[in-house]
Amino acid sequence: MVYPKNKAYDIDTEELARFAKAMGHPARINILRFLASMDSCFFGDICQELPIAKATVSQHLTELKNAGLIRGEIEPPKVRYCIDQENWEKANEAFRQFFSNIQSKEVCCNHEN
Amino acid sequence: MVYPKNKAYDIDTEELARFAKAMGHPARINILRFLASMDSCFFGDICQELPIAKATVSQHLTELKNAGLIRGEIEPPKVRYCIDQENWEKANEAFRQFFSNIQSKEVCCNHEN
DNA sequence: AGAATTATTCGTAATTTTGCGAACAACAAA
DNA sequence: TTTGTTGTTCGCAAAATTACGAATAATTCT
Repeated sequence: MVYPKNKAYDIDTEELARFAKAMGHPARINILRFLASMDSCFFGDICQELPIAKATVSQHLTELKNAGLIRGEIEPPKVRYCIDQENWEKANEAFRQFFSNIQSKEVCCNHEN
Repeated sequence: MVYPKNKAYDIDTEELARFAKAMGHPARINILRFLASMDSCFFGDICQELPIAKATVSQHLTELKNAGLIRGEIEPPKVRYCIDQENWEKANEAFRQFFSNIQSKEVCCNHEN
């Protein structure tokens, strides 16, 4: 995240951006859709759904985990993945609010104009 | 977009991913929020809102334009930017649908188990 | 014409992302 | 103990992202 030195953004702005970024790849959208359509499943099942190598799928899953959108737990010798319900709801709400905030109010043009 | 050779994703999966990717940076979230809070404004006004160089702001605006979320038109010597209402609604709907598709149905586990 | 304003483009650099195959680790089964 | 299954990690490469200052282009103002 190469942000400019000494500068930052609002905490909720960054959170929404993190959720969005995690969703910013078709493979990850597919993974989320797949997981959202069921209670849970194994890594291998997700792998089968995607046209990419398992190493790459594993990477995408890690990103989704880091964003908080999914969870995974070891169930030897497999790994079971599922949607993180709490953060999923959080993301849902964040996007909903974001899009609801459009209401053609007025032209900006502060300075004279 | 370094996708694997000869392979692709659903058209609507890619569209949602494109919207999400465009929103995947706090500066761009801020830009969109700012534009969504008014009818339209100039590049300079957007620039003032952000803690980054104008060259970088310009780049972010280009990305948002490419994703279809905003539009910009020259109004010499300024450039007026605004939300692209049509695609904004499209994105809103895409996200809404995406998140509504969660309904803990059943465990996957196709193969035996 | 010359100077000022506005925003994009250029050139460059550092970092991150995406992808793969091979190697590895952890556990179960034979 | 050896073998097999499952998924992560490693090492690498190519491309994309983010950022900046300087240069440029387009237009207006003097």
